[in-house]
Amino acid sequence: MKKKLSISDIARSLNISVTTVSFILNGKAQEKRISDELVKRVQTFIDEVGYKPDSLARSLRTGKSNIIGLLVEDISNPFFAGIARQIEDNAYRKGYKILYSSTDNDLEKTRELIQMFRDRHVDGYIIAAPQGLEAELNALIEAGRPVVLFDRTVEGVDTDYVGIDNYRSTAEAVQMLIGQGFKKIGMISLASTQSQMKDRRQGYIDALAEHKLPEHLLEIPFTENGEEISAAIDQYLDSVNIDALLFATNYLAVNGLRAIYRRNIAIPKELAVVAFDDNDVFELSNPSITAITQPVADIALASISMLLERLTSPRRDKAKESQTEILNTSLKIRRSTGGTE
Amino acid sequence: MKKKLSISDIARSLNISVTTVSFILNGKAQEKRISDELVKRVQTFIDEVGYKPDSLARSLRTGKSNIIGLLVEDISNPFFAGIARQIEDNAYRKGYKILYSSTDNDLEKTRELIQMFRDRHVDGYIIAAPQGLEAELNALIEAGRPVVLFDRTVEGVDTDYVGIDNYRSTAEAVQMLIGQGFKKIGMISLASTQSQMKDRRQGYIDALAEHKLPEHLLEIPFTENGEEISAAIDQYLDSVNIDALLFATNYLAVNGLRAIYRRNIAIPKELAVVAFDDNDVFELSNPSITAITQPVADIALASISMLLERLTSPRRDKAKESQTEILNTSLKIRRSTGGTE
DNA sequence: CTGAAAGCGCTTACAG
DNA sequence: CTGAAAGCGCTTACAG
Repeated sequence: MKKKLSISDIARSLNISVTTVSFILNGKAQEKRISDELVKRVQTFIDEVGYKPDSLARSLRTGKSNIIGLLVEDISNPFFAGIARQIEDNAYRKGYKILYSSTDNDLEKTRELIQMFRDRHVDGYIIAAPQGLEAELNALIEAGRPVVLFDRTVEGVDTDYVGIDNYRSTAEAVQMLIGQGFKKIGMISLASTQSQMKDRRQGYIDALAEHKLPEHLLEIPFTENGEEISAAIDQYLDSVNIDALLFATNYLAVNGLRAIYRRNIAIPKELAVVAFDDNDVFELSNPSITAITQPVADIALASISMLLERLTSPRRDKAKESQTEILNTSLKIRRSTGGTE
Repeated sequence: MKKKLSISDIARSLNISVTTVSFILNGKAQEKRISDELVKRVQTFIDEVGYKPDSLARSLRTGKSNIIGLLVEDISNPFFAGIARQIEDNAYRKGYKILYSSTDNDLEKTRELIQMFRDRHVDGYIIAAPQGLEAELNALIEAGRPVVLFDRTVEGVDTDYVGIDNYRSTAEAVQMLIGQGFKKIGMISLASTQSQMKDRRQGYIDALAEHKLPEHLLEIPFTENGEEISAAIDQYLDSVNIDALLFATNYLAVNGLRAIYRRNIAIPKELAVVAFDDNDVFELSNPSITAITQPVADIALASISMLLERLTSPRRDKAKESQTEILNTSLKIRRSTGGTE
């Protein structure tokens, strides 16, 4: 393994200054009126010896890293894994790399992660934020590091956001259930004040209220693991009398289905079921499970596009107003609510 | 946002040299016999003003980045997402960050990724390698960047490896099917010469041969998307007469189940089914699907442990022999093969 | 015990 | 059109 070449090695070999090499490397040859002939000579030589500028040194000097920090709730959750995959594809295509981590919705952990990311001069952020992150997010933005939030907004933070209409999509699912004749509709949500959870709960509550139907809401703490969630839902099923059940996230639904199957409850005869976020499990379950489907690819694409726009636009545009993009969900009606698919 | 402090700001404020500050920062106070009193004074001040050394500058100087490169086939595949999650947890706990990417088993893409990672001075690598990556992997190792392979070995590359016994786990599944009375056993695998695929196919082939049973093997190119996979399997089901079917990966199984359900084939009455890699889909399907289960957490833990060991051990140990860790799978027998769970 | 200085590999204002 | 030099923020051999 030969030693890594540096820009001064190149300059020395070619008997020119590092300045000239650097200008050529950074596409400033025109601007600096370096002769076409010299440019060609340098480029040929660089290709020949396989020289690559050290991006770390460049970052130290310029303050830019071409790295994007991605903070999701949990990379092993199919919703977030799907988003991550699409963001990654787009970012790499534009020459950006992704440093990622799972927050577990843990505020302290997230703070540390942001500190570490800042420390690595991460250029910009795409974040599904836990509650209470206002100060850190605003500090990031003030420091000139653009932040795109997705999945949930954070009060007091004025920045780009990509999400869905949680209130309406949930309300529509409840209305669909009511339309099918279900009257005792329960909901399993997270005990969380995050915007997306609040909106999903409120959509459920208001849709019921409109028809003067009773609420049966269970809120489960985020930290509980799968088995604990199943147990909590099992207990809930003991205590309520319902004929339909709406889950506020995909993993609540997965663990809820475990509890339902264990109790040998017939879907949809004894209990109709609706999940939030579609995935293979719901499609291939028997009966298949109705799901409120988020447009994962579009969410990812909108998030990375907004971020790259901020990152690549000239300085003076940085202060432009923050954008919000609300994408459409679709309600996939399947057998679990009397559908035929 | 106040300007970021540097080590010389600290030194100046305290009227000492940057050397002393640096030694204290790096835990060399003892070794350099700096007075306890001074150490305390410096630490107190640093905490007070919230100074954090710039890790980029440190990396440039030391050649270490505390970043691990993780290359998986596809982060949205639950098997790899699960591994990624566990590796991440362990790495962050030890002060390492993760730069990740999905290779899509694409050799050219993977080469570029490795080049980009090297360029960022990534300290070490955990890789599920595509075919043909020998040269790049060996170059990495020669350059002193440890590499841990997982899921599949690469011929001609002598380095740490974590995996399972693909041959035996597949053979056992086939034997189980034979034991249950199935005699016309098919297999859907990838058209791939990767070690794990070859071993799974061979396990299937040899187990059948032992009982003088015929093969019904379909090999599907990696690049095909879900719909194409389902279609290929649908066609396969048209052309063979089988009573049991083994899938070589989780997404082959998921797409195969789609085809099977569409054809309204009764599981296990008309067709028994076994998947590779367990996940929620197989557990919650009705009937539930028998799966060869990989120990995801253990694979992740072994991989990151081996890498950290190389990364943190003193120089002279670097040349120590490469390790191989083969972990146990378990065959989860469910209703799709006549089980009762 | 502590400090002045070189150097990691770049970029860029300044000067010619 | 091109170059010498400062500086990004660290670490560490060398000297005292």
